[in-house]
Amino acid sequence: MTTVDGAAVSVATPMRQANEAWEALLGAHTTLMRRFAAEDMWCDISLHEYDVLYTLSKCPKPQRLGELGRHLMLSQPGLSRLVERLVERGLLARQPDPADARATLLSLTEEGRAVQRRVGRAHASSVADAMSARLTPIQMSTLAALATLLNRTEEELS
Amino acid sequence: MTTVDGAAVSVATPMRQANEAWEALLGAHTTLMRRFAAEDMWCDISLHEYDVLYTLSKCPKPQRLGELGRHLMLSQPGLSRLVERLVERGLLARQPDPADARATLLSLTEEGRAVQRRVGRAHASSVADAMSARLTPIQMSTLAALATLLNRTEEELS
DNA sequence: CGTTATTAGATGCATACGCATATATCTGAC
DNA sequence: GTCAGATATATGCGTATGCATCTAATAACG
Repeated sequence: MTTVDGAAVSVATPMRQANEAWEALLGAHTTLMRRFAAEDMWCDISLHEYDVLYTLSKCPKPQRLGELGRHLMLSQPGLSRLVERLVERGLLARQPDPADARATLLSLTEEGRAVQRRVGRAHASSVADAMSARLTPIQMSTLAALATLLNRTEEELS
Repeated sequence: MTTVDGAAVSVATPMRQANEAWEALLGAHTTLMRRFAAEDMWCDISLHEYDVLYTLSKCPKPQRLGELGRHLMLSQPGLSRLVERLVERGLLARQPDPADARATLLSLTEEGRAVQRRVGRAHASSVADAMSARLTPIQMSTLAALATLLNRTEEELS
């Protein structure tokens, strides 16, 4: 709200628009995430753990911990321990990075890949159900395009 | 990928589109959330705590714990203890619900409201910066509309 | 080279979280 | 009314997480 000639008027300022868009996005994220988390497809895997398996499944090469972390809402120590648990469970393998002795490269084991595929199939189908019930195909591709724009880092802003 | 006359072709199936849109949305959420979380405006309040203060600040009436929880990515016991901490810190007040002795109604104290306003102002400005750098006003309103559609619960699906 | 600054990842420790369950209250059927 | 089931919130307990810090290795600079 602001005033024009002393009368209060509602104006869609850029600031207001930006915050409404962000809040709507947050709401959609929460609603759908809660729905997905409530399903019974995560056989002994937490959402964070699945995120790691999924991210690795899309990487052609073994990845560093730090690289993985860029895609997750998790602190570096948190990820370090989560990876440790997954290694102990036989879903992830560590190998030393020949190019940098500080780093360790992470990759899926066969079992890890199998778990990711099994859970991933069920999850993808659930995602498709939820999205199709709410958006048309055109709306989905528009949303994907806008979210991809939002996903740019500072440097990528042309 | 599927095959037509024996040749592999890429087809944008509804399932594929839905998952790409969801993944893009997740990515945007993570990227921006990490950016916001890294800022120095959260004087001793966690993101979850701010979520509670913000949600209550928008409610004209005191709210139940369960109602609050619907907007947060937090389990019911988690929220129960988070609220307890905020009450101890003097940011939230509990009052018995006259209509149901099981429930307690939650509202912001003056200090809670002040903290929310102070943090909220800085955060809103940061959100506006991040969004404006990535989307035009038209794109923002399109995104807001699509995210609002996604935010519908099962029953609200016309 | 040697010294300092930086980076990748791990660990100590306090705390926050989720799951299962307990407690208190309400609702409905008989 | 009373008793079974549902609902709102709280608690016990084990685990996961974040912050600060540590270690090891690389990079930068003289």
